[in-house]
Amino acid sequence: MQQLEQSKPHSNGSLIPSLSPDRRRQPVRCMVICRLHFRLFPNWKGWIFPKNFPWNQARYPSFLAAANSVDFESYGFENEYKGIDYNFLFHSCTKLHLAKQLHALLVVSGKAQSIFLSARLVNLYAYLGDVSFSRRAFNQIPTKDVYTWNSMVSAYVRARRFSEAVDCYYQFLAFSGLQPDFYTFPPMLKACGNLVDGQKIHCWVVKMGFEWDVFVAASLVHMYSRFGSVDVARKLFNDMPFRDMGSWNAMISGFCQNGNAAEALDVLNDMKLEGLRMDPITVSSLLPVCVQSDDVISGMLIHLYVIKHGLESDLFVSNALINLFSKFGSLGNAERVFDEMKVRDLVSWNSIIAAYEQNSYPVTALGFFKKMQLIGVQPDLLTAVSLASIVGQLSDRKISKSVHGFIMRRGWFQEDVVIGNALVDMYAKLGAIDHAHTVFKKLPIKDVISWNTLITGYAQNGLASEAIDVYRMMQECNEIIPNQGTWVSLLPAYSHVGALQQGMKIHGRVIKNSLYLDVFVGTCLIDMYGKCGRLDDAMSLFHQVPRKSSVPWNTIISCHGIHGQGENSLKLFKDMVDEGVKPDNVTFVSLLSACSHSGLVDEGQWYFHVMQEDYGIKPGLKHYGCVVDLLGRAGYLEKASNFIRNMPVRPDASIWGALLGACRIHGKLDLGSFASDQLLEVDPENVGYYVLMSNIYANVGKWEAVHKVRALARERGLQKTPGWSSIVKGSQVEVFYTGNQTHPKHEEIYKELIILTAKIKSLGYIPEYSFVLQDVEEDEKEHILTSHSERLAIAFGIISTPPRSPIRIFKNLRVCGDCHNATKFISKITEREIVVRDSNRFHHFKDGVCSCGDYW
DNA sequence: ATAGGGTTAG
Repeated sequence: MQQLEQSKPHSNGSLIPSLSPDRRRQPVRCMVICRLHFRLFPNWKGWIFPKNFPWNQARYPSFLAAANSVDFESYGFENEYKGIDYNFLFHSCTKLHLAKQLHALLVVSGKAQSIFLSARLVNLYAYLGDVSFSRRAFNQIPTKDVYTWNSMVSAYVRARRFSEAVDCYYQFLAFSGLQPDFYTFPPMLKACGNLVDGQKIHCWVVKMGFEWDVFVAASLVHMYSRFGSVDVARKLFNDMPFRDMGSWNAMISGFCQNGNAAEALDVLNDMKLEGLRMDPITVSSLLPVCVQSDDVISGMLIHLYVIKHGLESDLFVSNALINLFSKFGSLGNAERVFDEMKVRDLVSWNSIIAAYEQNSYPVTALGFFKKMQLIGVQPDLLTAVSLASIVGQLSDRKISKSVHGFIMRRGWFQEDVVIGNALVDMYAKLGAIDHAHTVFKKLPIKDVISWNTLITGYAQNGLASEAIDVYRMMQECNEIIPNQGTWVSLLPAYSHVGALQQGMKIHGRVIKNSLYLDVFVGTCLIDMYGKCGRLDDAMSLFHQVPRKSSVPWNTIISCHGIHGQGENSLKLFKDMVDEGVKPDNVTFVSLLSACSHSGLVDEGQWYFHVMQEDYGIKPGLKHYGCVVDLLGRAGYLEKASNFIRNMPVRPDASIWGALLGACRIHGKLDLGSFASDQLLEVDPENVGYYVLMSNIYANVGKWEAVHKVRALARERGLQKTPGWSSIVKGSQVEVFYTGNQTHPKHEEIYKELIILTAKIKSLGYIPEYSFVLQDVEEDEKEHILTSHSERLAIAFGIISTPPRSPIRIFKNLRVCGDCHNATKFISKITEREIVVRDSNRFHHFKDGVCSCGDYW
């Protein structure tokens, strides 16, 4: 402006050459407003707005009215106008509402149409983070020059709204009749989303001869390295006539964003050879790569470098460090960096909140959120994502509603899928799976992750078949390509219902895209094969997947456990230690439960000590539960109850449940009723415990007590889970409910059962009536036993599959003792292998014996 | 007055 004023003094002495004479009178209004301000704020000296000018106290409507009523002519406005320092005005606007007031000022004074000032408004709004206002200001400009267009394009780029930036660029080319200059291209190169578009822009750049401008060249190099064109990037970089830190950083950060750590380090090395040192920008590009590639050592080295060169004061570096420490789980360091920051922005707050949230400290995370609000930092979408996850972890339904409302009010739900997915996840974690489904249905766009989240939600709430239904719906809508996450959420559901065929289909599918070598998918497949009775397949798959982490080991140990092969579990654990894989707390849950399934009492107790002494793992409730189960099942009930008494943590329902289960097996009435008393306090809603207790009473014929327990359950509105068994025939799953006679083949099944019972009785089978939990006559008792769902399913298997072929049964509850005994005999006379998977473990019946050795 | 290279996500 200075130049313009000097070069083109207007004929009438005015310094605003581009405005019409009529417009020239407008500055007066501005002055009048300044005067009015002066009246309100007498300490204010002069026309220049001071830095701490109380803009927010200025009420524009009233000022406008006042300004319009003033006789402009009475002011010597031409002279006064000279005194206004617009630069200072623009620089003083550090908050959005100030910018809006300046905008109003400019409109009032007719300056909003000035080609200089209006474009500055576009930039100001962009700088303050409100592109929509930039656009509005932009639209109000009647004649636009290159600078105007450049400002608008870069405003979009700054806001990361790349597609709108590109659109704006093409509007510029099509309608403005102007040529882009070398300010236009760097933002465009940042905005382009793929290599082809980038190359197109490169062509333009060459055509216009801007190729070797430092900024343009750096942008080109960055674009190529970002899209992985290593050679082109390197060639351009080598041909550059002049290189500064920006050029090096462009190259390095491009490779970093591409995830190409090796190339990035290579360039970094070259840079060091030229005697250049990393600056804050280099550091903050490199740190995320350390996080991605799990490279703790490089991360720490960079941290040392940062300390040594005093780069910690840089906002971006500090933020990146918080994320680094958070991902490596060292929250103390993360918080230290956060504390020492002199300036914190939204990213800092989001990072520290996410750090605590992702390391499962929801309470601390929430504390930081509250502190942030107290200071007055406005949360954004990413804050809300963390917040939703925090609420999910806290399982606090009350807060969940307010978080949901908070997100809806700000319109973020419509704006981004991520936030919607976070809400679905939140409700699923709270166990409110219906809410999760409702939110899912309302999502404006559904991506893979939306579907994955819902599938996981159903699966983790124990609704496996619903999870599978969701997957089916996902396939039907055809637009979504399943990914690794889909398999990881779906396969556990298949494991749960024992859907081996479908699971194998997925296995085939993941082999095609090599995902079966992925640790997580591989582990889910191992688990699926193990839980579907294919222990050998699970084992051979285990030998193929990478075994550096504990995850696949934990799974294969647990698989052997549920198959009653505790010795193999112990052996696998030794292998794991020999291969240098560090066991974690999950490993010991698998190992201890394997010991308990196989009656390895001494070994189990030994490893419970090893876990604490050698590996320094503090036992959790799950470990204590395993030990109680281990001792109780083996009949050491006194020892088990002493163990509970000496526990340093308060026993929860699972602990007492394990004790009660053991009492059921060994018929311990007194201890059982003690355990159930505890349970009715801790978890009165769980039917299972009422059933167990009534079973104990029924077993010893205390029918009165049985009725009492049942009445209590009824009073509390609880219903016994109906027992069912299923068998897979072809692709069809046949389900049988205990005592249900509605199956189309019921007549045949029942006939077969009568014959079978007669045959096995001749082999020495004696019905064990203590498993009949009703007070009825003897012959009725036999009928009840033979109509147990597992027996219906076995009989169905015998009549509908070829002789001597194996039969696989799935039962939702634990298999009954009499059925277990009968199945042994059935396997002998039919010469079939019968595999029963119940809610607890596998039973392999062959030749009249069971793999569990009657211990379960 | 406008331009390059940097941090946070389900």
